Amino acid sequence: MVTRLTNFFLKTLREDPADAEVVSHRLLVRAGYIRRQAPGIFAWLPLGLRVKGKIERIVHEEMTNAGAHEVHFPALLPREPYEITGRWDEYGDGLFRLKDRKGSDMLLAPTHEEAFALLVKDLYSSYKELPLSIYQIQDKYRDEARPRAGLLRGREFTMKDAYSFDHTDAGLEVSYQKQRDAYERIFTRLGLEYVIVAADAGAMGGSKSEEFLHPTAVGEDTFVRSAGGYAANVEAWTTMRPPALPIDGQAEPVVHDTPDTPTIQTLVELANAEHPRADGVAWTAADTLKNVVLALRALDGTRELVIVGVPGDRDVDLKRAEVAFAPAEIEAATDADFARHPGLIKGYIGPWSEDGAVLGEKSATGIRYLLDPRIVDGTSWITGANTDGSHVFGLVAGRDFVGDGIAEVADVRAGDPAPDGSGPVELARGMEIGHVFQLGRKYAEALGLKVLDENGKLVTVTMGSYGIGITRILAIIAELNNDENGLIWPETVAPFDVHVVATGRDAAVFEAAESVVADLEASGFDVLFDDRPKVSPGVKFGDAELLGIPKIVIAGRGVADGLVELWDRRTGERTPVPIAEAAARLKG
RNA sequence: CGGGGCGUAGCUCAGCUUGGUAGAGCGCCCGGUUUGGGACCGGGAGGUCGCAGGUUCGAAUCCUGUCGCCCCGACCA
Repeated sequence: MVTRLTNFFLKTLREDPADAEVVSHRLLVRAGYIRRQAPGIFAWLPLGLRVKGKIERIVHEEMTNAGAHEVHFPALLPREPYEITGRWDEYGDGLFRLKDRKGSDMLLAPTHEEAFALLVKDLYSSYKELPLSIYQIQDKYRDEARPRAGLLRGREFTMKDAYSFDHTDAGLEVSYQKQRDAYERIFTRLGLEYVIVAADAGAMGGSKSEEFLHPTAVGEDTFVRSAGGYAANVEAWTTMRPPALPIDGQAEPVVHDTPDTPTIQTLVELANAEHPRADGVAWTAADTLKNVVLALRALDGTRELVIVGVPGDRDVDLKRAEVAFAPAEIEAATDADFARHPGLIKGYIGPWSEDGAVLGEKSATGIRYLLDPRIVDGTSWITGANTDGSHVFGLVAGRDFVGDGIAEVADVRAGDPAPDGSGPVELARGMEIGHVFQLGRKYAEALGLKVLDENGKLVTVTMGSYGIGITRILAIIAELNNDENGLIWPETVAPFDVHVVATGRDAAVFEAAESVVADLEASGFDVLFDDRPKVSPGVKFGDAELLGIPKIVIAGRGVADGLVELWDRRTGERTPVPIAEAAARLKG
């Protein structure tokens, strides 16, 4: 195929668009691939569609390899299925909702678990028809609070979403693995570095989930990995729980006056100055127990206080707390909350007092009290004594206080031991490019998706769901492949195979270019031909660099000697070759 | 939702402090010259200065309100 620039819908911009900050956004707009319509919503121009199509083709091929069948659902769906699974409410403001003319509630789907489950329920009723994997490539809608960075976080975006259906857990495991393998092939073919990390299943529910993260400083996710191969999103991190220590023989707790110690730092300084440890080792923040008050807002709007105890050298990570308490939302405790609980003395909160337990569902305050996994029985702490200006030393877990449960909310640090024993972890940033979930029976149960098994018994189907952000991937590839002059696409996704530029006004140059174009077409190349007359060479070279097609052929002043130039966009190298050999040389 | 910045021609921006007939470059149209790094000459089209109210003889400019956009943070299967 040959596309001539004199007859193509393309307009490049001389200057950077004022509303684009990140490089992929800037270049995709400037080079005429996309146009903004509203925050986080973009129109696709011919060049952009071509690249998107190339990525989609790779995804289609690997989905077919994985045995998945393509379908296509509407983005516009009725409320009811989402009402049944609870997501109409759970999604909150993130869901685009609308009404039809009769006043019925509709939504623009943020993802399609419900629709796929209902389709299979409609058509299938026997285990013999399973396993089944079906997928679509389709636009998703999420009303992000703050869309940003062009295509990287949009409100409309293209996603490949696949769903697997099995009647046994072992079957789900196999279906999951097939998709996971397909993802590895897709990202490898696209030349995208990725790390597979254990993830939190979040609002999707389900038992197991892994994210494919592309490691990049601009990523929105923080993940950890150990040299021994452990990798996890910090939200899915589980803290290694040390063994309990003996309680017998530990000294009784002692209350000390500790005025003016509102922070852990000041507390540790005072403790070392006035109450040094018996063994002479200095107190550190890790010897203190910090009790943090959180307010949980449930979906139905009710508000509950909960207090989490974490070692004083750690902070509560709000993202981890959101996961730990999902679907409730975390809010800061207000002065009004403290006013309602006069037993809580800001800065001196602790689980224990001489009059009995202060924190916990069975305590004086009745406030739920959860402990960091490191606070095992037998560990000894310095913590608030629930009176202004005093702390208690030597408070032993399991003897002097207990929690109502465990809370995985403390921050994760570089150097923390991986939970699988594979050594200390390092922290890194990544951008989510794929996510695979073992949903289990949550959706099938809610929607009544059952089949008859070998014994003629109705069993609930178990599902998996698997997503890849097509448009986000396109943006990341653009982000990774550019220089100061424009885009540089990898050959696998470039909008055209070869960009032929005819410079000058000499008819012979255009004839030579035409002949190269014809040769390229005959060799099976998809060619973009800059045949614009009366456009200066500088403009054409500039546009060629901006568009980023990796192989460029220049027909210009060399034509008089029977030569054209092969220009490698990535290396900048230009090689003169005889006109008749150009196509063959590019064919390799 | 908090913090910051910005709304003037299709695009990128100046003008606003100190109120007095709306500007530049690029792009676009017509004619001509030019053609290996975003050429040049001449002529031309194009703007309710985001919107509303106020102050004033007079508002792009000052005041109030409002809407929108971008960035940082919070949030984000």
